[in-house]
Amino acid sequence: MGISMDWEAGLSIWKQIEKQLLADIASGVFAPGDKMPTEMELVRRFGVNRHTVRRAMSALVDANVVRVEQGRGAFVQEQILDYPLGAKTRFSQIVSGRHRLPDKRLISSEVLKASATIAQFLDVKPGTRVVELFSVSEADGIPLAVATSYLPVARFEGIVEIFTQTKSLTEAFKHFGIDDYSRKTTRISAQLPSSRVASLLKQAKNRPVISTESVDVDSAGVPIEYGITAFSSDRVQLIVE
Amino acid sequence: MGISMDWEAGLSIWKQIEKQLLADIASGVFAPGDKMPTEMELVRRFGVNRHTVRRAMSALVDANVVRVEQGRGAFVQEQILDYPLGAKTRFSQIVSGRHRLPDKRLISSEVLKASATIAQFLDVKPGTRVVELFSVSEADGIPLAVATSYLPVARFEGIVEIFTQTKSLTEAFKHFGIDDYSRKTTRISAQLPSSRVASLLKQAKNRPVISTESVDVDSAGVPIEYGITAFSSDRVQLIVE
DNA sequence: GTTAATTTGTTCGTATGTATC
DNA sequence: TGATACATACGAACAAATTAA
Repeated sequence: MGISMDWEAGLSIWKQIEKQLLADIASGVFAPGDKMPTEMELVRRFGVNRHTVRRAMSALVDANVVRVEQGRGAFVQEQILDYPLGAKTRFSQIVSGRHRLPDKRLISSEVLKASATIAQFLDVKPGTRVVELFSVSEADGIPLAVATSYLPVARFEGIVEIFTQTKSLTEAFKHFGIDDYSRKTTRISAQLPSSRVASLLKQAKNRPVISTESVDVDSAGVPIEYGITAFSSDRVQLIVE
Repeated sequence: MGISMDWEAGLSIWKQIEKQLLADIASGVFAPGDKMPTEMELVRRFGVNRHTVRRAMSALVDANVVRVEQGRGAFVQEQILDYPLGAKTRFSQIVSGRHRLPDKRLISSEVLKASATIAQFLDVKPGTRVVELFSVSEADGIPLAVATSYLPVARFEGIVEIFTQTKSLTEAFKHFGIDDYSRKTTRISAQLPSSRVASLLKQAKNRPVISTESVDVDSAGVPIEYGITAFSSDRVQLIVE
């Protein structure tokens, strides 16, 4: 077994293996997010020592082509989306600007009374009725983020239906006469996802998410949305200019 | 055992326990970062059912006073430092502005040849000699971040000694005639720390870090530093305005 | 919840070829 | 030619993390 390679002269074995694996990834044999063969499987396939395989994999990790997780395996690194954090950045614009198909699916919605935190960010009295929107944002069907948004019901009566149709908060806001709004502040932290979030993001529970807390305001500076978003750290990178 | 509480009338038991634990934390019996007693220990101490203890702990988690990690225990939440990401934000200013004592310790330094990535960000030719500074940033002796910085040797000959003395890159830059510099871009992601980074941050390996990649430029727009920083996600939150 | 199996990470040691001084 | 350093390649054992039974 494993006598399939013609060892070229002048190129070290591990570089030839790296080249072959890179070709497999480029040709789609291993797709983004897929699990690569285990080290032992590659050892058998190429008929070399485990160290030699590891050397090749290490090069692929450095090149950011694969990602290795101890005890789980190696995975083809997903294409990372650069997500600029600006006052006017819109999810759909960013994704379609990268020639990928954006989608935002509403998972659940609920009307509840604002907690102290929510009330503070929305600048309303605690107990005020707010609508909670729980949604998943995807690009080409791959989940990038899950978001929990809170909006004051008084101002946005019926927004759930409009959001479900338009699949965009930006579009939904237009129905309420808000043609322009902007991001006020964004707080960024890192967390391990809950089971629910990990499942919705289709990612392992022990892969971290980038968690943001943000407030959007209308042109008059009045808060219209407070949201908590969990971005898959394997698929999204936030950019601050 | 566990008959030490006088159960006040009119206040539910879990609220009394919450109050007591809060007092313990406020008085320093449990310091920030400390491990709280296990649920079973608290059950014995208060002589109540485990659910009652969990109800109290749950309230403390909601109040962001403690943080529970499955399989590890509950920990007193560290005070989270808001770290604004701006063009001119300086670590020492931010920390001292919060009335905490900043410190930046150099762990190691090395002169090496720029990889393709480093060369690209510093806008130099690959192979150019750069100095790598590996440091830990602390506030009141608590590590907040570990940073790896790359600077072109040609322009900053002898910066290691100056940095060791001043414990600040901002100060060190002044010795090279750079009184003003600014952050060009910051890329933000989340990762699990390496063993080394986790150890330097004095945090568990399975707690994520906020990882940033940034380039600083002088007033003429020439890159002077490329850095990768890992912030403890339990102690730091990045803010974008 | 515990145990066992799987998989990657680390560290020894050995040997070989190549480039440099 | 010899000495030395360095990268490559193989082997074995154990540690650490994850997954599955």
